[in-house]
This record gives sequence, C-alpha cells and structure tokens, in this order.
Amino acid sequence: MTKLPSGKSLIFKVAIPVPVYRLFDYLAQENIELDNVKPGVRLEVPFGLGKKIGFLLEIAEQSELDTGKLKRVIRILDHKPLLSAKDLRLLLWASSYYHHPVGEVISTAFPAALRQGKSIVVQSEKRYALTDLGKATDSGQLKRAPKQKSVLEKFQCSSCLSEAELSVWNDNWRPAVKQLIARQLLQIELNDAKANNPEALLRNNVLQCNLQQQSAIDAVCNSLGQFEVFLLEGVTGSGKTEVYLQIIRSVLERGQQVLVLVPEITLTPQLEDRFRQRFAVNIALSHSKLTDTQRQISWLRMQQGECSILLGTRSALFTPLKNPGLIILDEEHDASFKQQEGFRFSARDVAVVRGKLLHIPVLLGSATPSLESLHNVDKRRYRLLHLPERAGNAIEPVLQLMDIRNKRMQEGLSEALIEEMHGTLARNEQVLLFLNRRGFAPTLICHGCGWVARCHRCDANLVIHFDEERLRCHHCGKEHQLIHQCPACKAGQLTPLGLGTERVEKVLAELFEDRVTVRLDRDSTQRKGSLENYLQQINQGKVDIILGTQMLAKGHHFPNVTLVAILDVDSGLFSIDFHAAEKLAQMIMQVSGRAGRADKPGKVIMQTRQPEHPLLLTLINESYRSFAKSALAERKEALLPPFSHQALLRVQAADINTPMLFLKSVTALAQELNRGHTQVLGPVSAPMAKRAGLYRYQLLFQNTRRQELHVFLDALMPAIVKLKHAKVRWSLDVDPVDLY
DNA sequence: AGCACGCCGACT
DNA sequence: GTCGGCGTGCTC
Repeated sequence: MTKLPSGKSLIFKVAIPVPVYRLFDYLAQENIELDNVKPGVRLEVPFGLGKKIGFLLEIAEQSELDTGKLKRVIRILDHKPLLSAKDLRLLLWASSYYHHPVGEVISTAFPAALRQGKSIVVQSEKRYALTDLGKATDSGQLKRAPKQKSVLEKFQCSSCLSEAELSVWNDNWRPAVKQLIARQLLQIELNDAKANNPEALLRNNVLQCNLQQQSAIDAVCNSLGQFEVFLLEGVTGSGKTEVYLQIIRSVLERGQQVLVLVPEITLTPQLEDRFRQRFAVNIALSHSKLTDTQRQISWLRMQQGECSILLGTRSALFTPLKNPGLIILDEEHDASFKQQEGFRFSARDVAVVRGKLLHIPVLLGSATPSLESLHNVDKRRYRLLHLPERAGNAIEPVLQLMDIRNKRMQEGLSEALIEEMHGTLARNEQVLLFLNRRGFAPTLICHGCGWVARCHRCDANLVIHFDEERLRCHHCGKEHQLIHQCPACKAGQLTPLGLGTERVEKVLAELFEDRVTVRLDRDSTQRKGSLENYLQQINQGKVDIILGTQMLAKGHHFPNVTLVAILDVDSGLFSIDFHAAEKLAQMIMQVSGRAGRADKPGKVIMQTRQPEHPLLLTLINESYRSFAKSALAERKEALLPPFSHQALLRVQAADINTPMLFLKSVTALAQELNRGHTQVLGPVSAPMAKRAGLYRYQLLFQNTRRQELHVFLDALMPAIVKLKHAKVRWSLDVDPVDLY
C-alpha cells in the first residue's frame, strides 16, 4: 500500500469547472492511501470563499506555488473514477483541441447531480417530464401518485425497472402504467431466455437484406473490436436503419454496448421503437427533454453495463460505457452535432476520436454526407459503404426546376405549381410545401415613406406574426405589438413584404378551401405533443396539404406524399458563408426524401428564378454526389475546408468600438506568434454586426496544415487570455460550421 | 462563472 | 454623511 512520504505533502492538480484554463494545486489529505486515488476522481475543494467539486488530474511531488499558501482537499468523493482512463484522455484531448477550459469540459461528461458532488444514489425528482408512454397518462393526475410517477419516470429513461419496483403492481393504477410494467415483465422474460439462448436477442425474424446492405453489414461486423470509421451513404428509404440494426445485433452478441447518436430528439421515437421491437435488451435514452435525474439514470446504467444501447443526442457522446463495442452517428452531416455555445465541440469528430481511443468502429450514416466526410473517404481515412438503391419497391423521386421568372404568383405559389397540386390532390395523394421562413412576412414596410420595422437590438427586420398580432425579432426574441399606422409618416399604408409560412397558409385556405392544410413550424408546434399530433393526422390521411419549415426536412415519413415543392430555393443560393451551398444541397435532398416513400412515384418541384444555376442543375440532372464532387473541387481551388482548417475568434461587446480594438491587439499578437503559415483574416464585423444589443466582430485563422494551426493557437490563446480588455466577451470556435 | 472589493450618485 | 450601482480582478 502506497503511503505518503512522511513529513511531505503531495500535491493534487485539480481541474475545476470555471472558465479558467489552468489547473489548481491543492495539498492532498494526510495519511492518504494513493492506491485508491486515481486521476478522474471527484474532489471537494475550497475555492475562493466557498467550495467546489473538481476533478483530480495529476498527483505531483511539488507545486510551482508556495506550498504554504495551498489549501487542502476537503474530501475525495469517489473510490474509483467514474470515467475510464481512456474517456478522461478523450476529454483532455477535447479540451486542448477546442481550447476550452478543462474543468468545464470534464464536467460536461457528468450528469448534473454528479457534477454537484452528489453520490451515486438515484434521487427522486420532483419535476416530471413526458415522453412517449407517459403521454398515455396525464402527469398532472399523477401528482398525488408518487409511486406510479416514479415507476413511469424511471421506465421512460431506461425502460428498465428493478424487481422491487415491479413488485409494486397495483390494480388501481392507471392502465398506461400497468401496461408498461407488463412490458417490462416481458422484457425480463426475454432477457432470461437470452441468457440460455443468445438467439433470443432477436424479437422478430431478420428481414431479408439486399446485396449492398449485406456487404455494409459484413464490412462493419468484420471490424468489430478494432478502430475503423465507416461512412454509410444511403438515400432515404435505402434501408440504412436495417443495416444499423443488424450490426448492433452482432455487437450485442459479443456482449458489448452500442452508443447511437442522432441530431435531434424528434427523430428518436421511431428509431427507439425499432430498437425495442428488435432487441430484448435494456435501452437507455439521453437528450435534453429528459429531466436531470432521468439522464443520470441512463448515464449510470450505461456506466454499470445495465443497459446495452444508449440512444441520445450530442451531449450523450461522453457517457461512459462499461463495455463499448460500437458508435453509430446518424445523419452525420447535420449541423446540430456541433455545439454552438460554450464548449463548441463537434460530436461527430469527437466520436471518431473516441472510437480510436476505445479501439471500436465508428459508423457515420447519411443520405447526404458532409463534404468533410466524403473528403475523408477520398483520403482513405474513412471507408465508404454505399447503399445506392431504395429498398423494396420505392421509386426515386423525380426532381425538377420550375422557372418562375415573369410568372404570375399568388403569395409565392406559381400557377403551374397550383395546377400540379390540384392534380395530386385529385388522386387522393398528399402535397408537401417547404418554405424555410416562419411568420407571415419577414418585413413590414411603409408604402408611403419607406419606413421599415427594425429590431433596435439587432441588425435585422422584425418579422410579422399576424396570428398573434405581433412583430417579432427572430434573433433576440424581442416582441412588439403589431402596429397599424406608420410611426414615421403617420399616413402611409403599412405593407407586409416577402413570404412566410403563415402567409402561404392563408392563401392555401383560399385556393384549396375544401382541403385540409396543416402548418408545421416552430410557432404552430410550440405546445408539447402538437407536432406528434399533426404527424399522426397526416399519416392517418386526414390532411391534404402539409406546409412547413426546416423541421419537415428531418426524418419524418409521409408515405402518401407524392408532390413536394420547395417554394423559394433561391434564397439559399447566395450567401457569404461558403457552407451555404452544401447546406442547401443537403436540404433539397432531405426534403425530397419525404416524397414517394411508398410504392407511389414522387415528384419534387423547386420554384426558382435561377433555372440555370449550376448547383441546381447538378442536383436535378446528376446527383448529390456529383454536386459534392464539384463543391469539393471548388473548396480545393479556394483552399477552404476541408482543404484547410479554420478557427474563428468571435468577440462581442456592448460598445461599438471595443471589439475592433480588442481584435486589433489580437492581430498584433498573432503576427508576433505566427511561426508557420497560418493566415489571419480580418478583423471584420460579423455577418450580423449587432445582435441582442451587442456588437460582434470576428477574426478567422486558417491553415492548410491542421497541426500547424493548432501549434499557433496553443501559443496564441494564453496570450489572448492575458490581454486585459474591458467588457469584451470572446470565444474561439474551432472548425466553425457557420459564421453567425 | 461567482464573489468581494472599490469608487461615484440619491436617500436618512 | 450612508446605501448601492456594477466595473475589475481573483480564485490553488
């Protein structure tokens, strides 16, 4: 047993979740047994006038500070680290790669309660979140039924109840709660069966796969137990999920766990259902709609190996796995895998590093892979698995451009499109209209004097929301009462300019008065459960026309939709951000994927005033891959990512001059410290120079060599920290995905 | 991030 | 003459 050398105190180097880059030194407790104290354990330490929970990173003999001035650790919270040494290494890597304070990075890997120093005891949670089965009961009615409530809650996050919890069966309980207990009993039965016969892991017979699916499955299964990254490129309906399921099956048969990451939680119910139908193993969920307690239960169950599959969003990436076997990241092109606040990590890129550290394969899936991933395939860093065909009888939708130049339009709908819609509806099929702008109109202008309703806190116009009689800023959330008289000239007529979903909804009600239209956007689906409600109505055939924004592009299946129209494709064609073309192409393909899912052929119409635009022509005449190829060639020509690597320093301040002054000092520092060939671009004002009352400027660093960029940043960041500039808030975004 | 220290305007 | 405004700087 290692004892502390007598008379001399050991030093603990501790990461504390504060926005400070360095570690803090503490004196270890006296007579400490070091065998039980490993890097990663949580410590309670005095910090400032209070206490904080920190993470032990190093045990040292001495400190750079005067030992007499060091404070002593209050207590050690864990007998052994809750994170494995490899996961801790992953976090340290992420902290240095993204230049984010290490204590904050480590704390993001823990659920809230453990972050605050609680011990591993599941605490009952007062608040109650609804998901899935929970909706069958009314949470309000369960207020005075704490036992039912706790059973329901526990089931919702891990779908697993203990023997003790199952024994509380009560005939008076609500049917939905009884139903889930019955489901759990069935699961235990299946688990028992599985113990005797591994084949029982499968609930249903395995579906027949086509050749491409089978070779994708074989490729990943052959690499289980070692690191390799696969890019599974499969168009909508090509049977990607079936490939996931069969690979997961192999991982489960090896007794290993699977981490499945999805961009947004609206996508998970379907995936979750398919997992549950197929596998008789415990499944844990982790996403922002769950309570802290629910997420903690999922976290612990994965850590302790009680659950075999974790289905979660970006933040679930760091969940410890007792027996990791595979990481799947679905819709890998999706920008929501990049955290846009604080610790700005890319869950996709960190997942790859995690797979490498854990020696397990990583499977990235998408119908429209990111240019980065396709480039990694070209560089033989990732292996491409292609599913070119739609499984079953489904037919590829036909994409076509509709030239609307000089055509008569009714609130964004050309006559030709209206004609097409009538035809589709007459065949008893559904129409889906896509417009990525909510509200009635994006601008309110005075016809008399030209006054425009602007947000005072942002460089943006206020958006008209007629239904609620409001003017709303979509950037800072500021709201005003809708006005009916021009505040400038008091005489001119106020005119809505431009098109939003509300406005299209109104014209649809006139043009198709005997048809049912449903509008799906953030405003119409704000009440919880309403999106699911609408989706159900759509799939029951109670809706003829579906109109919506971005949220339509993701995941949902509309089997009876045979006509999709993108009302305004042009607005995506011209943007200062070089990512815009890629995003637009992905959006078009994803929206197209909603059509013709069943055995009915689908048609996708794009209204445009740019019918000769090469991006659109490549997409309709060739394919997403052709687009990607030419887009990559353009990026190569311009030395833009992925042919170079970027980091963006964003700065904001209440005063208009401060950000620029600050960035000029940074530029000077950068010139001093630049040993390699890192380009320093800027400083320039952000594309939206003022937002929520703050002035925003930015400085871009770019280098064709990733390593060189990071050596540069490693030198620059500490120097920026030392710059004392009043009232500036700054943050570094490594591998930025948008410039806003 | 907290939290206290510190130096300038409207109240007993 | 004090209470408190939030600007500044530190936390082992």
